[in-house]
Amino acid sequence: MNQNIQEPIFLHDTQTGGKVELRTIESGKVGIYCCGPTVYGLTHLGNTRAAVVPDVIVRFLRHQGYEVKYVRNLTDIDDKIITLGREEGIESAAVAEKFINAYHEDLAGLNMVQPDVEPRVSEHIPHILELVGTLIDKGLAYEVDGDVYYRVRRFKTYGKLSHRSLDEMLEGAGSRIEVDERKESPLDFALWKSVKPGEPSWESPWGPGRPGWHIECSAMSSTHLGDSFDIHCGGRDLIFPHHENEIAQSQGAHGVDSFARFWVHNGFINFDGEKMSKSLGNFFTTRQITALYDTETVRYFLLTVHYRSGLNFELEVTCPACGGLLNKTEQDSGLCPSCGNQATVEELKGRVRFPGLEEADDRLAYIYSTLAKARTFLSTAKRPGNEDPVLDSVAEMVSGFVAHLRNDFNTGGALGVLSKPLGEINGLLASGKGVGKATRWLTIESFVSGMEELAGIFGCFGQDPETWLRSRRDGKAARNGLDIQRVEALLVERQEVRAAKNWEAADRIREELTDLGVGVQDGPEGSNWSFL
RNA sequence: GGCGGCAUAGCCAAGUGGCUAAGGCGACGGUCUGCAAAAUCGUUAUCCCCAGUUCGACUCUGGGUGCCGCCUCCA
Repeated sequence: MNQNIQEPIFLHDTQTGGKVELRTIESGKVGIYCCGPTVYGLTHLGNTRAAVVPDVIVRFLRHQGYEVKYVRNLTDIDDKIITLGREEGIESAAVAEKFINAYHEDLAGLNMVQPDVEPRVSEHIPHILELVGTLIDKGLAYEVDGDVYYRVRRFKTYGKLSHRSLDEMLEGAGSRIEVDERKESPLDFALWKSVKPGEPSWESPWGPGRPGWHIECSAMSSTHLGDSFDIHCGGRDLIFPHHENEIAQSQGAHGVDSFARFWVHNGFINFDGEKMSKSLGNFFTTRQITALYDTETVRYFLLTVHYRSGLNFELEVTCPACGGLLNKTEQDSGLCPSCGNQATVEELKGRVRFPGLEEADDRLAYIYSTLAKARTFLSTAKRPGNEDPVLDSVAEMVSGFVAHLRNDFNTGGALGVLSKPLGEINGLLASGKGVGKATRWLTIESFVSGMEELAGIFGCFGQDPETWLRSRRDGKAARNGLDIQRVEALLVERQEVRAAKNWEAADRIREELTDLGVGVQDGPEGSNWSFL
């Protein structure tokens, strides 16, 4: 880890719309606030991406020597939580608790760093009341019948983050939603909502009620990071109105120069070319995915693309009879156009594949198997006495990776840096031809230690390779209903006929294994198997 | 309608005012192998269209086209 911060880091800031150098309020320290989930359901892949992105940022900044305070909130008071509680006949606090636990469970598998603080709205009611009071005192908010609204027109820079003007917004306002006539302006938003029957409420100077959306983040960020802090993260869809309103609240209460200096917004996960979202209903929960793929694979997948880009999540369904790809209508009907097979819904479910995850899984397996072989090599081959230089691609691996992250946390570019060293290492492992003994050993060692360092930043590649590979294979076997004992027995049998150079029999057994979906790799030390 | 973003090979996806436009998947060819597989090596693009700025643009500016997002809850 670098003790001194030397190289500048650039990041894209939504407010200025361009790439800027990260200059923190206090040298060597970073305060990050990440908008966490509203806990009214299981987190989907998009929510998970919004957590993985700041996770890598935090890890990277720490690697670069920054002292980071990472705050990620939980919104546990919200209309949807209340509605859900009412539907299910349970306290809304219990609903929140249930989904907070689920959120933690889902993230735990994805190797996330713990936030330093994970504040909840319900714990910050006094701060919220104080903030609302300040805004009223300053003339930036007003009370109507127990509700408190923010007086948007009084906040001169409203719209700066989302790049829109009050007038533009006023034109559009009212066309899509009903306007509450009690508000001074249609754009004014609620800071405090008076209680309605059957809702949870807290006492306030304006009567019992609960906080509006937006205000909680202003309260929690100032409580834990101060009135001004460095980076504010969240999904692109929070830019307006959520983050715009946070700015209005916080700067309104604490002064124009306060609040976040840099705004980092991640792109969406797209499914079928459209944003994956709870309101559209076209989402996959994180646990649906982690039931099918290794959690580290999911994490890797989420980081294969730059965080500001959309990430396509694709689904493939093949015909159970002929293996042909089915399009959307064929997936619904189950009728295969090429072979005429009529598949049942259950059969089709077993034919669902996610190519992006599949690819990520294979890539990760390639990386881990390289690491496994490299470690075996280092533990069996003797360390040379002389110190020859290691191969360039490996020597430059960590710095190249880091350089990409310094450029707006470009994880996709960073991963590309690994390809060359991986190829060279596999080459060195296969043969020592053309390189000196010392170079060979030291290059492999340098690769292994480099990957360990990168694992700290990336949150992948850090497990024991053999363990990861084994659990991946076992997991797949279980999901595919593969009888491992049978596979092993066939391998033993094949080993015997191969020893007798009975190639015909060996090939026959291999075909049998192929039918089971198993591929065989023959090597000098016996045969290995993997999924095709 | 307003605002914002994107457009790079068969697919996914980095990137830069001028050096061979990363990388992955796929495909094809070689090495390795009993044959395969795995691994490895090689091949596989001139960057949506038009105009401009420039000695030079895929990269900057203007216009167009297409896609997406936000403007209502949303990561």
